[in-house]
Amino acid sequence: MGIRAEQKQRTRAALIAAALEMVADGRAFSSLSLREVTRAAGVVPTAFYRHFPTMDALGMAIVEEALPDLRTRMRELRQDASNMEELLVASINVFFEFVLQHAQEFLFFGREITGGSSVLRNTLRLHVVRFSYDLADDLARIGYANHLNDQERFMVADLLVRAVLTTSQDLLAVRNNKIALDTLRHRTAQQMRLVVIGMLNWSSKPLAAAS
Amino acid sequence: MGIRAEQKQRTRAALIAAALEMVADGRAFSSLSLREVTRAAGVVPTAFYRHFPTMDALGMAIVEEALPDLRTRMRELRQDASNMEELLVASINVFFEFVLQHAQEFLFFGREITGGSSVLRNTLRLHVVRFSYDLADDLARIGYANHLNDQERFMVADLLVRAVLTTSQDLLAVRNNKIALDTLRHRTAQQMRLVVIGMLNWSSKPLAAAS
DNA sequence: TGTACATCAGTGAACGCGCGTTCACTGATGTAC
DNA sequence: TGTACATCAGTGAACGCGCGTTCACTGATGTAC
Repeated sequence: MGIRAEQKQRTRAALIAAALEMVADGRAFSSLSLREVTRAAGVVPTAFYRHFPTMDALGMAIVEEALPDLRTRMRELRQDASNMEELLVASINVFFEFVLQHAQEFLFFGREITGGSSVLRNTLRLHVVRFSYDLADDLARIGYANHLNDQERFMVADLLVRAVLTTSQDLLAVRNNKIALDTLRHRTAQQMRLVVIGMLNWSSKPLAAAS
Repeated sequence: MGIRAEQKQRTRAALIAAALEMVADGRAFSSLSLREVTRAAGVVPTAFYRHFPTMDALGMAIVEEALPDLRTRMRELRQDASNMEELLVASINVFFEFVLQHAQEFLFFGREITGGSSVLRNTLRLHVVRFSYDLADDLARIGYANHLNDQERFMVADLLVRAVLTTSQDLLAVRNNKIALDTLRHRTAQQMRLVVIGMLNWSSKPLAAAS
């Protein structure tokens, strides 16, 4: 890459970093102004247009740079897992580690999945559904969910993914408090285990029969 | 209430309705301007200050007018339930009905629980924790969770509350599509049932032993 | 290697606009007698 | 019931400010020969 292209990449990264910092600081992404972002990145407002046509496009860039990476990692770790306990513990560890290493990005995702821009919102929702489909596939592959049909496996995966994703926001809220962080990690592990126990004992009959 | 007080209430309600409508329309609450809201409510910008000191105060008013009501309803319906299946089905029905009847408010809550205003965010989170504590209490009272300790019952309640609350956002996204709505209702019921099966079969031992 | 021209990331002035907030005000409603 | 004064929800002008976007520009980097 030439000198000019390298410098352009640096400015682009500075714009993204500036926006992420403000969002991590508690600001809504949709309330950030193009001028604020360029000011924090150290360039004039008009330089923004050399990189992104709109603020939404900048937001999309953040999504596309982090989530496909997480998806790959989760899939890979599950390739190696051969039993449920192992899969569960490894998943939580890898996910929590990734979230803590990409704290700003996840604060951004957590906000924007319900946020003001419909483009961002829909893209993020699509990524979440992908995680659920991946997990449903792996549940089928590992073979502890053979008594469930496809719809039921997706239902389980959807519950696990949503529970863990919403936890990521609490995780970030307490990330500087070791004790609170361990409490949360423990509770999340219990919840995953609870869902898996539910899955292993799953029957589509009403509960009255089961209890 | 005198004529003047009645008129004041009407204007206040118009301000709240205007803000809710914009948020339901996809806008981030923190990007709404005071002038927009007053314009939509049919009063001059300065009239706003007769009702709320800031936009955040208006947001808090929305929270305090809807959530305590839902909390009461959920507690009451659980007073009558005597078994798990009944409790579970009634809870989902009452909750879904409440969400559909307060669609704008729930779109607002879903956004702002991760939104830009820390006051609103923290208030909403506190309300959610209250729901979880209520449910943990009722799980203990109904008596199907006697083999769990207090922490474990809260863990179960927290999972149920979060799963249902995140579902409310999908519910609102598909609320005009009868088929999608029924699919979602069915899946949510399955997920609640799965968690309850997990609870009935709960053991704090690692999964390897159980499977 | 050196020269002459092309590219293009970032600049800086300028624009019209909507913003939150202040202030003194109006006139219908409320209240004291 | 009637009158005289007090209250206060809503008005409208005014302010200084930051916004997104346009435009013509500069000058370092890239490229063709």
